Amino acid sequence: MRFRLEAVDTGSHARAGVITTDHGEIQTPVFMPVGTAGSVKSVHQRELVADVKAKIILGNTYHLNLRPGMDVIAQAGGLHNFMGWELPLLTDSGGYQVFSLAEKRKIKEEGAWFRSHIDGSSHFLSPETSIDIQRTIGADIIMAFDECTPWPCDHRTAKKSMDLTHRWLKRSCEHFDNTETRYGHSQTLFPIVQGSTFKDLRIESAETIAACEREGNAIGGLSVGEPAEEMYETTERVCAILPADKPRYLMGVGTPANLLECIALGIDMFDCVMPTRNARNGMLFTQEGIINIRNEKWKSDFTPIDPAGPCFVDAAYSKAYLRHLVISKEILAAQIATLHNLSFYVWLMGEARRHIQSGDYAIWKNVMVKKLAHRL
RNA sequence: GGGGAGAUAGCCAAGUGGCCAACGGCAACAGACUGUAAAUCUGUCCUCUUCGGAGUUCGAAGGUUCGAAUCCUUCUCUCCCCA
Repeated sequence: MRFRLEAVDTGSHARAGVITTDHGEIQTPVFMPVGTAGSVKSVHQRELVADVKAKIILGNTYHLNLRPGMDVIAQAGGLHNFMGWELPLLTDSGGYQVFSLAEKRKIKEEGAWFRSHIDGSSHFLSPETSIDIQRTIGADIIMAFDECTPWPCDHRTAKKSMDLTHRWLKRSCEHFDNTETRYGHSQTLFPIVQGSTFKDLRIESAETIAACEREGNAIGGLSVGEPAEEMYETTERVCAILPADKPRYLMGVGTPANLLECIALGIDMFDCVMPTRNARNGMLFTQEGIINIRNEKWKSDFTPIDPAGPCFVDAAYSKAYLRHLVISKEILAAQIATLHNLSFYVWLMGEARRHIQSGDYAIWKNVMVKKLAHRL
């Protein structure tokens, strides 16, 4: 993987760059749709390329390991082949499931034991097994196995968790360096900064992660319930330490406004389930604000879903029609709403990039953020 | 014409003397969702409310009872079976 920094905004830390992988180039800032189980829910791979214009998507170690299992993925020749996706892939390590499936797992020094949410069977995820699985999945960018700390959390707990993540990181790096890619294309390992919202811990963690000297770095443990201001403060603090010549990936963030704010702080990569999950629940993100398409007020609104939207669905269908589909629980509702949201997110990143290159990102961002959070 | 069953909130439907403003479900309305256990979850859902309560309900009218959606009488309507 290579990263080339192309431009830095004049009024903020926003950057425009290009990540090059064996599966293609990714212009940054980039939003990466989440495809947990080998599928960006309700969207065809062909639509992701042609309509959403996604350049990279995510898969998940925990979920793919449970189903279909690594024997199937290996037989298929990796996830790219299995799902028919030829562009770059990134896999999360299962670290987020340490957080989201907290009741179903037990953390030990060597790793985490999970009770499968599907059938209750036991599964062990460690720095080493997570790397092995991600080698088998074959993602271009793979993540270190970490403990995503819940919020709020006291300093003592956050430090203990961070220290464990750091010890796991050392093992991840060693195991990654001692193993090989399975399908001929190169893979790269990103370490993850933790430390909750504590200044000293985040600084220590960012320094630890930077010292690993990997090709890119990630910030985890945010957007887990903390106020947006704390998320921004933490991100700003960590970005100041993470090397500027490598991509910075803020994991799990966020709303369109979150993205623009964090780009201004120096973030290059994002992923979030929000555009996909919220689409399935009737929430649409647009340039003018947020629409809850289930609301009665759209019942007879025959104007386009998003007159200024970048995707064909935005002009092809009316709000009233989409509302009808959502209310009727038609599968097409999820397809249209998800296509809309993902296209909007990707488009927004493109606009951000354009404004970074022209040097007026900070000004544009301040105007956009106000509009984006508005409820229509 | 004869016999039988039934009428409960927008719909379906429990409840057969007090714990009933009335279980459930659906619909409706609103909210939540941030490295996906989520096409999910939560709340409201007779009227008014200072959210403590207050007032009117269970086809209609009368009655029994301290007390009735629940028991009795009559009426209205619906469905089924036999002619």
